[in-house]
Amino acid sequence: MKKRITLKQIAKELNYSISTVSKALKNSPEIGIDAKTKIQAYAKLYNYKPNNVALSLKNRKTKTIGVIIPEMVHYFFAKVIIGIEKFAKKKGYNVIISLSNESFEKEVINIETLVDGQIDGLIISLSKETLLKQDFYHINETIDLDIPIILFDRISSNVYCDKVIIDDVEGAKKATNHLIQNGRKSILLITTEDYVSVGNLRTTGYIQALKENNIELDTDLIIKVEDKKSTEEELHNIEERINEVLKLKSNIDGIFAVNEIYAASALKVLKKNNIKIPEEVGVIGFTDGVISRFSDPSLTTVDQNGEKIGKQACKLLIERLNNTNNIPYQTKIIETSITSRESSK
Amino acid sequence: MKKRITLKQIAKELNYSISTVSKALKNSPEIGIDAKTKIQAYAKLYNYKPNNVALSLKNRKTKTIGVIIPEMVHYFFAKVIIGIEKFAKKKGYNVIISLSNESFEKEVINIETLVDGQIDGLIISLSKETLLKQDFYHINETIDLDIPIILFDRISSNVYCDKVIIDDVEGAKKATNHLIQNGRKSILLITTEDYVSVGNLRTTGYIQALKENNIELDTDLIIKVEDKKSTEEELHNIEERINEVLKLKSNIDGIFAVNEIYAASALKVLKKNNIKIPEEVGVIGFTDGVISRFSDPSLTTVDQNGEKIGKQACKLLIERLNNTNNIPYQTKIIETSITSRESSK
DNA sequence: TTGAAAGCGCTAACAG
DNA sequence: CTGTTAGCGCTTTCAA
Repeated sequence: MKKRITLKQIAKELNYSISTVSKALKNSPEIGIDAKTKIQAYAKLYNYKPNNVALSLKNRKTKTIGVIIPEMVHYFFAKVIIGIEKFAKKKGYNVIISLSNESFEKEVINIETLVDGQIDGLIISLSKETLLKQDFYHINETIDLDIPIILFDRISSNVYCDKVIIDDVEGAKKATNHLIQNGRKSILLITTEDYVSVGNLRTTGYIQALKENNIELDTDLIIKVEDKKSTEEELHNIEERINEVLKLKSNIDGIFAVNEIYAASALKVLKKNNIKIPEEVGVIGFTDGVISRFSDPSLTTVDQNGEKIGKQACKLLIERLNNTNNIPYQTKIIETSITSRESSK
Repeated sequence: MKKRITLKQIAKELNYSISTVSKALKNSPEIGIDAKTKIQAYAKLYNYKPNNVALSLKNRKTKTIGVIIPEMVHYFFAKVIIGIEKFAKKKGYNVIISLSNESFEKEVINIETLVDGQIDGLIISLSKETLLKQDFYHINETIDLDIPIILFDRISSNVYCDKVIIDDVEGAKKATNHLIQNGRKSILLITTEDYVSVGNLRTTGYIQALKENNIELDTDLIIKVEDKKSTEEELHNIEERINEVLKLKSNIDGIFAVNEIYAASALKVLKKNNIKIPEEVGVIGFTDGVISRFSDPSLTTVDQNGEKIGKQACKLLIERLNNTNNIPYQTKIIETSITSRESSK
C-alpha cells in the first residue's frame, strides 16, 4: 500500500515549511517562482491530493450535495436524480444519494451521517413513515444548523424551507378531465391513504374535476391503498380490491391511478376480466415510468417531469448555498403534462 | 441558526478540560461519577453530537460504505443496493450511493470524492465506458491506498480485488436450454457488443448451450447492440434490427435477450408482427425486473438474485475492513435461477 | 519571499 | 480521577 502524500512530507523532503508548500500549491503570489516550480513538480510527481476531510474540518464546505429518497425502484426518483446530477455537475458539485427505504428511522440516520461533514446541503423527498408520523424534528434541526434543505415531491407544510413540487391537484384534474373528455362518466380512483400528501392532493384533483363536470362523487369508486412498501403481497392485495370494486360497479368506464404500479395492476385486472382497454375502460396513470412505456397496452400517464424537478431543486439549493443572507423560502411548481398512449383513446 | 455545541464549549462551561469531557461522554471508567453525570446531562441538554469530520480525520474510519453504480433505472442495481443496505445496516454501516452514468470520467470523479474521507470501502459496478477503455488506473490506485473495493456484476479480470458475480455463462446456458427444452431450434440472441463483459459471457453461454444440444450456430441469429446509453432513440434502433432479422429468418422460434429492455423490445416487435408468444416464438430475458413482471405477456427471465449479490458484496467488504491482514482475494459466484412466466411455455 | 503558530474538533498517551 | 499535550492535514494570519 502506498499512503497518500501530505503537505508535511513534501515540506520535509524539500526543506520548506508546510505553509510555504500549501501556498505554493495554491499558486499564491507570495511564493517565489523557483520554490513554486519545485514544489509543484514534486507534488505532481508524487500525485499529491489534498485530504478533503482536513479541508472540510477547516472550511465546512465539501462541494457535495446529499440526496435522500425513499426508494430506488421508482423511475420518477431516478429521473429527479438525473436532473439533480446534471445541474450539479455544471456547477461543480458532486452528488451522493442515500435511501430512507420509506423508514423514518433510516431517514434520521441518513441525515445525521450526511450532515456532519459529508455535504453542504440536502435535497430530500420525505419517507412515507415520516409523513405518517408528522415528525419533522430531524429536518428542522438540520435547517437550524444552517444546512439548507430542499424538499421535493413528498413535502410537508410543517417544514419551512424551499420546496419543489408538481401541482398534484392540477395534474390529477388533467388526468380526470382527460378521461371525462373521452366520454367516461364512472371513473374509478386508485389512490393512497390521505397521509401521503401526493395521494391526498391527487384525490382532491379527481374530486374537483368531477365537480366541475357535474359528475356526482361516488365514494365507492375510490380505493385508498395503505402503501408502506410495494411488496409482491401488497400488489396482490391491490389487485384483489380493484377486482372487487369492478364486480360491484359494473358501469366503470375509466380508471385513474395515482401511480404507475396501481395503473399496471388495474390493467392486469381488467385484462383478466376480458375488459377491453381502452374501448370499455380507459386507464390513466401518474408518473411516466418504465412500466407505463412497456405495458400492454401502453399507459397514458401524467408526466411529472422528474428531471425538471431535480434541476429546479438543485438550482434552489446551490443558490441558497451561495447566498448566506436569507432569501425567503420559495416553493416552485413544475408543470405536469399528459403523455397519451394506448390505454386511453 | 444554532451552531452545534463542541467539546470545547462544554469544557469551558463546566470548567473541565476537553479531554475529561471527551472521556466522560464515552463513559470512560477513568472519570468520576459526578463529573460524568454532570457532563452527560449537559451534553444531552445541548444535544451534543460529535463532529464526524474531526473523527474521521483522527480515525480514518467513517463507518460508511460507498456504492458506485452505472445508473439507477435498472431494477437489478436497485436490488443489489437493497441487499447491500440490509447487510450494512446490520453491521452498523451506512451506505451512500453515487452514479457514474456509464461514464468513465464520472466514475473517476466519484471515486475521488468518495475516497478521501467519505467512506471506508467501495462497492462498484464498472461503467460501460470504463470497460470499453479498459482503463482501471483509478480503481487500482484506490486499492493501493488501502481502500478496499469490491466489484460486482460488471467486473474486469485486470483488477485484483474481491468480486461478486453471477455465473453469466451458466445463466445464459440455462436460458437457452430452457428454450431448447421447449422444442425451439432456431433461437435469436440479442446481446451487447463483446466489451461489455456480461454480454460477452452470456453470448458464450448461448453458444455453449447450442453446441451441447447439437444445434448449429448461425451467426445471423445474433444481434449485437452497441449500448452506451439506453435512450429512446436507441430503443427504436434495437427494434428495427430485431424486425429485420425476424423478416430475414422466418423460422425463428425462440428469442433470448441478455437484458429485459431487449426482451421487452423483442416482445413489442413480435406483437407488432402478430406473432404469437409463446406459441410461435418463446422469449426469455435476463434480469428479473419490473418490466418483465408487468409486460404482456409477462417475461420468463433469468433471475440474477441482485439482493444476494449485494449482500455478498457487502459481506466481503466488511470482512476486509475488519481484517487488516491480507486475506486473499475471492470471487464469489451467485446462482441464477429461471423465473418462468408467460412468454415461454 | 518564507515560516511559525494557531486553530478546526476530537482522541489518547502520559503526567500529575 | 483529571488535565496537559501532541497530533490528524490543512489554511491563514502575522511576523521575520
